[in-house]
Amino acid sequence: MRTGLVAGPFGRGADARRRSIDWIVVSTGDLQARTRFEPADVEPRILARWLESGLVHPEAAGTTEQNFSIAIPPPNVTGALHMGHALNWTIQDVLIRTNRMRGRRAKWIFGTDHAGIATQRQVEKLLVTEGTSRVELGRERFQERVWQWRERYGGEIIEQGKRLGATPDYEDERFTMDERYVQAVLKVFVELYEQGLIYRDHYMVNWDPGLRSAISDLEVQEREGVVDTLYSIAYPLVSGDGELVVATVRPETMLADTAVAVHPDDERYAHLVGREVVLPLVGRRLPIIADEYVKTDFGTGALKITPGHDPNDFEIGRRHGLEEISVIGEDGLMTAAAGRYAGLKVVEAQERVVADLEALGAIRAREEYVHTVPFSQRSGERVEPLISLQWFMRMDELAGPAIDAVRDGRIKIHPESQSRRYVDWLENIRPWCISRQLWWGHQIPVWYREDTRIEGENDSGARETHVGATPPEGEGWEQDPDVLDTWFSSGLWPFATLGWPQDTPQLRAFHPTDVLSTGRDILFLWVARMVMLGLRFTGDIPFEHVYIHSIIQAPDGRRMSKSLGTGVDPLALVEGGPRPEVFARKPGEDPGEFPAYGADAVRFGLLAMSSTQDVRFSEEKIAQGQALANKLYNATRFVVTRVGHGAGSAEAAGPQPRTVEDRWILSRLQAAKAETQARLDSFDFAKVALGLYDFIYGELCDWYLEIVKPRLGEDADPDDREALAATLLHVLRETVAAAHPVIPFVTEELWDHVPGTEGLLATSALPAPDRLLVDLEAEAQMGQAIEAVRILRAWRDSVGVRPGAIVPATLNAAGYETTADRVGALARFAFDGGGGVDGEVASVAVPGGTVSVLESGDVDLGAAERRLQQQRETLRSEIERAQRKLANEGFVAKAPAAVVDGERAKLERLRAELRSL
RNA sequence: GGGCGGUUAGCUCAGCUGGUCAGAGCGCCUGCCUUACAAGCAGGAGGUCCGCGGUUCGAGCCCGCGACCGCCCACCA
Repeated sequence: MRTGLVAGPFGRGADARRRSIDWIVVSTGDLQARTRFEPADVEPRILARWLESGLVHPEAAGTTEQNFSIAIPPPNVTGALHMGHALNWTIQDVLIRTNRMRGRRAKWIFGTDHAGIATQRQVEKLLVTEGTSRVELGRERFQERVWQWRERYGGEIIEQGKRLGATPDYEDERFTMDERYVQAVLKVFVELYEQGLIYRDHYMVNWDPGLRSAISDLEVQEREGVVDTLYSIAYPLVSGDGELVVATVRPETMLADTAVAVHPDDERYAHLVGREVVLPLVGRRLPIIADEYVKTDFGTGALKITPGHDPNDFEIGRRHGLEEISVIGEDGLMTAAAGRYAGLKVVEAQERVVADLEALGAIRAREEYVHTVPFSQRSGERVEPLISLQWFMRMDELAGPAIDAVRDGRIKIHPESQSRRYVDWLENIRPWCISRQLWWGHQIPVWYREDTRIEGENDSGARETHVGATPPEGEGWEQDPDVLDTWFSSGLWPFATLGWPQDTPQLRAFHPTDVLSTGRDILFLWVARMVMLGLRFTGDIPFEHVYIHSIIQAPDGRRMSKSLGTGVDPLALVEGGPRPEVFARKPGEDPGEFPAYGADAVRFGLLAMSSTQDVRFSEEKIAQGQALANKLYNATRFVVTRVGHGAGSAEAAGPQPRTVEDRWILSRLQAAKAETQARLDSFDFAKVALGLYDFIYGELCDWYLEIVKPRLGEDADPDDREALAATLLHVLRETVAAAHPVIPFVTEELWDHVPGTEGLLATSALPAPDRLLVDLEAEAQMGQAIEAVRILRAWRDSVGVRPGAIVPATLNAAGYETTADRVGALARFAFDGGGGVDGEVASVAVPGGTVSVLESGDVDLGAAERRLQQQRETLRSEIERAQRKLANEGFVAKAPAAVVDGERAKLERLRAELRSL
């Protein structure tokens, strides 16, 4: 056993310092002992080595062009790792590892978000269990508790991320409430205020009664199919000669009505415009106004106007200079303006109002009404639109440059289709309500001399106000109690994390970042805002590529969600754990447990699942990743145990191709490396993963290693063995290295066992494709040989040849000069003597000719004959099809010459094949 | 009410600018403990590419209509 490697899960890792023959012998012994890759034994040890090596923390030097950087979407401090993180962190880690191995300083900007609302709610819940509350503690002590809470529970997601092998810069962790970060946030606020983009106003906002805070438009979720009662209510004319019937699902808001509106072209009501109605229950006289907004074909065509509690009515009210009355308060209770309903909850008020109207005989109809209703994404409560004094940010001026950056290609969004969504949203952008009535967050850097929050007032400018990062001189200043929307600070993430507004080496080395990888759901909430603020304040784009990854749904197509029971903890896949019901392999069966697939498997699986659209979770893809890790492990075992001993010179030597299969695998290796790189650069992660699988599983293991086995036998030519060892080790090293970004743990582990490697794989160079090793000739020859082996194997199977039997035959086909003996060995045919068909009992078509099977007791001649007939049948029908195609004048005349020629050549080939049978 | 995406093998998904593109993994069936791996190896079955029209010499691929699923945006009480 190697010392230093067995010190327990997080023991000190060994590295390349000792590389003796002794060591190799011992280590191959290690490999021999285990026939399976055991991630649980390996991963913690490998992880510890990475973290100790400091590879996560690149030096802040060089230029952005030389370096590579990604800013992680900062997880909430309250967060636990879910599948979305697992996928996104894997994607980012693959990019970071790849570029690190390309020799670039790879900075993965890391940290967490203070997540105002989420965190505040979490801690408030905790306080409840302690029998206290936020209000009881008061602002300052509450904030202390949140900081404590963060210290204690905040880092969980980080540890979970490590289990996946993610290598963000753990040594340079940021938090959106770090002192320096806060300074950046305040600077941005103050400057935007001074530039007139941030202002304070009484305006209609989305009020979340659960949170008791305003929320932004983006935090509102329209819920469809809500069933309400639509009441038709009669408002009598003041003159007493008639009435207007209006419809509403919110009868309680009528208390705040200040007008009734009809469409200006509505002849039914033209004579009433300018007259007045009496508001039932209240007695207020309401003008009848005309406004284009009113639909003539909905209800009665008369609309009650409640500027205080309906966004549309608010707009209409402002157009017509109507009074704005608030009958619902921020506490969710009816206000004094609601008269005798004051103090009631909204639902209670509704019941009472309806009952009172009923008593008056004012209700003309009530019907069930299904419509969409806004709910708060944050608290899940129904949004209460009301007028409130809030801080807003004008976005139009910021949006233009952000649109341009995408339109002119400085920022590229992948998949491209998402850029339209981005542009559409920005083109229709509205002011952003940035103040939140919370205690946890960046407190708004505005000071007042006296309370400006007087209901109904809209003249805060008259009061003494100071806007600045620090409080003004003098007595009696009080800071605005509100905090900023979390996304305000997140919007500065790519540069505030690097020390902006100071001109730091970090900023110079890593900003703009290269890639931003995230989910579609925060394209507006976060990505667009980073672009706007980044352009405004750094004068540069914050990132060059935006990669929008798939959302992984539960196997049944629903959203993965804890509350639905459709979620799954990625670590349960890595380490084993209970398998939720919806993940059962077969519906209805006991779901049992996930095996411990290991981090590599989970990474591979998630990448293999990912796509340009949403995908369903597939445990099979994870299992495929596990199979790959195990395969690579065993392939390494094979190579190292066969050639590791006394490999001597081979260890250091480059590839020494001696045979066609050597040239073939080297050529295929170049293709595999090149394709992997190209796919990474085009964000095609599924193909990166599956392409590596195909190369390792198929070409390397199924074919190459099987073909070369005889050359490693006891009686093999020592010279050739030596050369083969060099080639094998070379291919193995490069394969392991190329696969590292995707499956880092197993490859790092194997790197240590492969002779000729040094140091950590994670910091080694990514092998680049070598044109000199591309050999199309060898690829053609081997391609034909592989095809022939497949055909011969299938033939054996269909004619009942014993699996072990060697079939005597002659090979009458062209193109096998270099591969005949390989074909024979793999297909278990003995191609004795030369060509000819003497003694043929059956014939099998292979590319370039036929194989004549000679007499032996192993072949079921009847079956062979049937097989032959079947083959002829197939050939005849294919020939017929080709003939038909070529007989079609249109095809010959209009199709490209190459296609027609191809068809002719195909016909010739098929005919020759048929003749030979 | 607008807009976008999807529908391909039993399951999850690939199929680039229309011409060996009907594929992969898993599952299923058959046969193999072949000295790296039985979490393995070899072979096999299995598809009206959602439907109907159209364009084209040729259509999963392009166009139109329809059906179903999903997502985004939206100020009709």
